[in-house]
Amino acid sequence: MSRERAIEVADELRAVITAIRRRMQAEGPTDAYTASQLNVIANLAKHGPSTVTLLANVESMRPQSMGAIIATLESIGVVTGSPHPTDGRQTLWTLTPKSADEYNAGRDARSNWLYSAVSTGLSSEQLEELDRSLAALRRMLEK
Amino acid sequence: MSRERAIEVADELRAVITAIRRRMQAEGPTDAYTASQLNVIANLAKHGPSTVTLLANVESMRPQSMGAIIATLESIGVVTGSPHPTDGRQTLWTLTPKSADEYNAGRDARSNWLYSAVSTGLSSEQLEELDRSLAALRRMLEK
DNA sequence: ACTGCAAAGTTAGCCTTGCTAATTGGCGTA
DNA sequence: TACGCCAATTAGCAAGGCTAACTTTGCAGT
Repeated sequence: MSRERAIEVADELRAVITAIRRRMQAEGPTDAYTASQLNVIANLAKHGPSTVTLLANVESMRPQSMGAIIATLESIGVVTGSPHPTDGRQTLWTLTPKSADEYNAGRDARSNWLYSAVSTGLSSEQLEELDRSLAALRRMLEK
Repeated sequence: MSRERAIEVADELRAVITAIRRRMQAEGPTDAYTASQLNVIANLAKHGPSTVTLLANVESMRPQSMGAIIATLESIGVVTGSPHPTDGRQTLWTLTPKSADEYNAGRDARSNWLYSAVSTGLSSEQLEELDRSLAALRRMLEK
């Protein structure tokens, strides 16, 4: 395969990523949650109760940074923490019932820019193709 | 098409984007240029001399922010500015010959994390599929 | 020619996000 | 029981991009 081609696509990937990121940031204030908050919510919904440190590892982020995100989510009633049954150092965080319901119902979808852009801007075929590319990128990240 | 499916893919898109972004940031110091700087360099290489305001528009960014990026690139000798021949308000920025050569030779590819990840982590088919998805995302951004 | 407004760019100050360093308190093993 | 490890928190910092306000230049209407 052509190295030139890889450079071209990487250029475009970088440009699109930065553009989407800035757009998410710009639309942020009107959205219910920030990107990082949504990542945490999705993680808790998919994998159940987690500690701050575990969430930080999943997101390739420092525990201190994740701690700040969790603190914000707690203050607005999205997550609650309970002490680990046997290990007093740990706190296990879960979505509140209300937030879990909202997530499962996809209720925040309408208030989040990326969700509505994806659902109204991409065809069914484009959606599946994007999903395959994302899977490839994820594997790329793991190396 | 399923709205649920769109939500799933958007979730994954957001997660992958934030992961790549953090990774680029983390690898940044060892890279030659930041993501924003590379975006500007690619733009100048593809579309020729531009003003700060034009570059800012292309990148969906404020002129003040782009001004700072250009100032940095000028200080390290990557771009040079010259007055617009007829409009005294504008300054036209171009890549220095050395930088243009480097860009065309893809010489910075080896020193940039994203380039090397893409070229070694994706197959030729995955590369083309990704390129199609990026085109779809770009159209999505323009709405 | 003169007045007045638009457009390019700059300076100053702020906010957000994630980082490192250092501390506290619980855990577990020699 | 003492010592080192691990979860979490607090404090301070840097990068990136934002708004607000100002200067200079160009242009259009009278």
